[in-house]
Amino acid sequence: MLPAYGFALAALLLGMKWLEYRFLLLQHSFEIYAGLIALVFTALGIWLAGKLTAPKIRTVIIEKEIQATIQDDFAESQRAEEIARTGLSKRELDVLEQMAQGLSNQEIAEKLHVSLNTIKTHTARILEKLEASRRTQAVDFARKRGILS
Amino acid sequence: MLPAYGFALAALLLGMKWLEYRFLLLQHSFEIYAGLIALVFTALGIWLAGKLTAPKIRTVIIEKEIQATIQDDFAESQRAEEIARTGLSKRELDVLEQMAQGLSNQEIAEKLHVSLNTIKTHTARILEKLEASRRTQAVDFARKRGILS
DNA sequence: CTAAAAATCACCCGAAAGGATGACCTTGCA
DNA sequence: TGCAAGGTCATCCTTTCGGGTGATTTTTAG
Repeated sequence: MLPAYGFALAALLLGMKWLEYRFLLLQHSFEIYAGLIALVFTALGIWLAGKLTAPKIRTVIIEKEIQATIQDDFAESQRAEEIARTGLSKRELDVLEQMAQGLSNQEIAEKLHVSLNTIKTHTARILEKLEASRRTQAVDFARKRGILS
Repeated sequence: MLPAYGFALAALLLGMKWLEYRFLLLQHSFEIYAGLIALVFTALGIWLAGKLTAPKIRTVIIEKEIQATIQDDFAESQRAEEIARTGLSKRELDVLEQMAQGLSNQEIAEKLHVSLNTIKTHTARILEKLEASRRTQAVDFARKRGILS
């Protein structure tokens, strides 16, 4: 930009010299030329300013809420592993889920269309496999292991 | 700003008239004055540009991933309200928490240093207030209402 | 200070849950 | 083909829970 400025100045002087011989510079008053120069260089200054000034950088931080699906996916993959570790069968998992919903053995039996005794044996195995001695404890253990919700 | 520019021009002319009579304007070459004017008005242009042109703003957007704790805070504030809605007392909440951990009434009694009968009356009221008929159901309801973990 | 609410404990009874064991049937896999 | 695993059902017995009721002592709030 500094070369550009020097170039503009040189162009001014050359232009004036040219005008001097072509249009009889002295015929016009000095004020007119001064005004022209002022105008041109004001414009040059404005243009220079645009080139010189560094752009102001406004940093906008947008807080983007991300879904915590990583955790879910992790749990999702870990769930099968945990279930395998406990050795719970599909049916036992069904019963465990109903158990976690607060249903009684009788209600679970009706919901799954089997007898109460069947559910009792399932719950017995669930307690055994989860090493719990009460259904509330079994549900709690299952939750802590990520098997339930 | 336009008035300012006009004013600057007027000041220039006045200044030149003043110089003309004070320092024998014609003694100096026209080029020197032209250069001076160019310099001054370039500065003026730069200054004007700062005033006239809209500030250059480069907006940098940084997406910041934040934890979705809003839900948690919401639940945190809603918890007290939910507890108030159920009408559970502090002691009943204590018992409910132990219940959710899978402890038996006997174990809770020992942990809280009270008799088994006391815990039984507490659990009876908990079931009543949560409109549950089994402790597993009470725990489930409490969870779904955000009262527990 | 006093009434209401909370916390404590007790007893009884029936229902639900848990422990142990045995049996039968289907299914999948070696 | 045969057997292990899962699912089903049953019986007996013990423990735990839940419902109902009553009572005494703190604690709290008006």
